[in-house]
Amino acid sequence: MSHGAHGHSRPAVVDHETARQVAETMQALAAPSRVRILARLREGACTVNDLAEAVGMEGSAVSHQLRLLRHLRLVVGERNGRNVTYALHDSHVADLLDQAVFHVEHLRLGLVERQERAS
Amino acid sequence: MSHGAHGHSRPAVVDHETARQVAETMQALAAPSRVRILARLREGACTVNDLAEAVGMEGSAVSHQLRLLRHLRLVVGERNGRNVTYALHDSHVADLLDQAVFHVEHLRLGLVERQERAS
DNA sequence: TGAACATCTGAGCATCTATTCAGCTAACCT
DNA sequence: AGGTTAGCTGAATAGATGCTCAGATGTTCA
Repeated sequence: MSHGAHGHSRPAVVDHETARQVAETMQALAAPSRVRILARLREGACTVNDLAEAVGMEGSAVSHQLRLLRHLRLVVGERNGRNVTYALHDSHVADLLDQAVFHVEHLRLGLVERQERAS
Repeated sequence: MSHGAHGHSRPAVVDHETARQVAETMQALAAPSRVRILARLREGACTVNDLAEAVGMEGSAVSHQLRLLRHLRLVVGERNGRNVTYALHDSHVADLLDQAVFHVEHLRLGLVERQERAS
């Protein structure tokens, strides 16, 4: 059992606690609204209102999701006057989002190939 | 280019349909049971029963989740006699899982640093 | 054929989630 | 101070999710 010092080699099997944490974090990307929010923030920091308009949601809903994303340390917010400017927490989050989008595009290509072959 | 980590050009903002698909796919990693299943399969193909024992779930529950994962094209199943051997659909899925686990470990390290500084 | 095994499936359920609504706090500006 | 704007929050509600249970389907072997 690899339990003590986790360096950078992967444990043979992911233990329950790690699985729970992975699931918890990945849940952030499991709602279209949050994906749009993160994708918008990936292009640069902006305020809650701008965010709401960019992703087509009410400010309140955006605020709820931002709290979740903040709690998962995926975004950070900083107050400037009466605005709060949000940004991705770090470049890792951008990488994770890129990877997710890339994977979906890869899947989509696979589907197109299948459809073309079938027709 | 400060952001394009993988050299893939991509629309500036992710449209709603892409966001929906990303969320749909990432939902596969948003449940601890599925993360454990995928992590087990990452180590090699195995049958449903072995999978159930490895992840500590009932066969029925595993089967339900496998159907979901199959439908999202994250795993493939092949019948061998009365067993069905499941495996990750392709190496991209392994990459995605690695990335997710790595990200969580990165987050966890950040938390540890904070805790040590706070205590 | 029938028993044993492996897997799948649908229904039921308890729980969780995402949004809306109403009301709140905080900051700015006359 | 009062009014306006930006953002946050709790309650409520409709919908989604994951598990268990019971039973169906398929496969092997005596």
